[in-house]
Amino acid sequence: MHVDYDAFFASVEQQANPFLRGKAIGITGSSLTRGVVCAASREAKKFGIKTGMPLFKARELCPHILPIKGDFTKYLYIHKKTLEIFEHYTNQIEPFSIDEAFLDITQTVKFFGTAEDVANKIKQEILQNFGEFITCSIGIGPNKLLAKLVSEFNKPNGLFIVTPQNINFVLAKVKLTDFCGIGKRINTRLENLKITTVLDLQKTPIEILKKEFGTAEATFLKNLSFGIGDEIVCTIDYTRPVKSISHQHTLAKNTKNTDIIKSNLKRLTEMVGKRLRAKNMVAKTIFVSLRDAQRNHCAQQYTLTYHTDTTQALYETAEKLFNSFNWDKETRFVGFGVSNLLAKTQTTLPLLQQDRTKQVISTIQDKINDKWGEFSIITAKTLIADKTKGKISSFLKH
DNA sequence: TCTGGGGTCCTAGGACCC
DNA sequence: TCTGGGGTCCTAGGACCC
Repeated sequence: MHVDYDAFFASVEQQANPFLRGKAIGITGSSLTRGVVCAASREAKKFGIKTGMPLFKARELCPHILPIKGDFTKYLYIHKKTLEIFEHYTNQIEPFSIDEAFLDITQTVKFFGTAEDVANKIKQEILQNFGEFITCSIGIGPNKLLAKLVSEFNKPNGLFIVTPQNINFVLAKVKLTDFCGIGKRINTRLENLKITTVLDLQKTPIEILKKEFGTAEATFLKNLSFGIGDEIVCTIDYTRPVKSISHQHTLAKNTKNTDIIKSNLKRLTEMVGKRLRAKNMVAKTIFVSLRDAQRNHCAQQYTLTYHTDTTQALYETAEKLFNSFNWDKETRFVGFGVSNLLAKTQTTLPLLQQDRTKQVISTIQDKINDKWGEFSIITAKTLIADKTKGKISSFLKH
């Protein structure tokens, strides 16, 4: 079973605030000028507004759209509560994102009637817990691939069940890009091979697919065309290990000023470092990415000889990477992240006193920020000297 | 006034090791 | 006489997802 909330962020905001109900709203990130729509309400969708659409375009289509800044604490709260509801029906629950999850009900469905009964009970509990503005769509099938495929069928508040009787009808009806795993690029490559439908894909000899995509992807595509997919659903106890932590920011205005770029970089390292320490993890690989005014992307990574979790060490490496770019373009976007992560218990304490001091400083900084709010205390590097006015302005302005 | 922010996985090629 | 075969780790880039 695949459960997928309808227009999740927008629905939550409308449920929480009666003023927004019946109105065309678009949930955005931090920027109200350069952002994109993360979720559009039903009323906004009527104007053709889609997820991922730049805000300026959404305004062209729907001039009265209300941009609302997303509030992730609300969404996370609903997410966690939803997982508790799912646990009434199975312990094999795999969250796929903040508003989606797979449930394996193979063993437990008999306690509740049919699969359809389980779906309706879940919808009922969601209604009772969160209210009528938050609805979900559910797809049911023999594997995750098909369940996810058909949860889209009758949105909003939909339900569709794949059976041996209707599977061929389903496969004949859908587009290749409807499948999770076939994006724009792969679709174009398939089109070049004259494969435009699922039936085309079924008929294509695997050798031709292997030549274009390699063995692994060819097998995935071939299986997919017959509705064969991955059946494993993780149990709720098993949380997938985190592989990387990153933050990125699109500047309010493009800039060539390296002080501004570096202070943003510094802020991102503080955010990543804080999450790293909260998870009790240490990182070995550090990466920095930049985007210029034309949105050309440029990224580099560096692997240390040791693991670390201090903001200082992260920033020192980030700055070295940045300097090695020899970057002098108009900058639109700055990103920073870490990978190659390890639980702290698996590493030894730093040998050098100066490194232990850095750890202590980072820990104290976290405690102060937890108590008094994010960025209550920051290092001076995060500040930008505003030379024209003789004042200090923080990165927050940028 | 002109496209966000958070992730995952895969691959090719190079460096290095025994 | 003159350089194989198996492996790991790293980087950059590409593709996908929500």
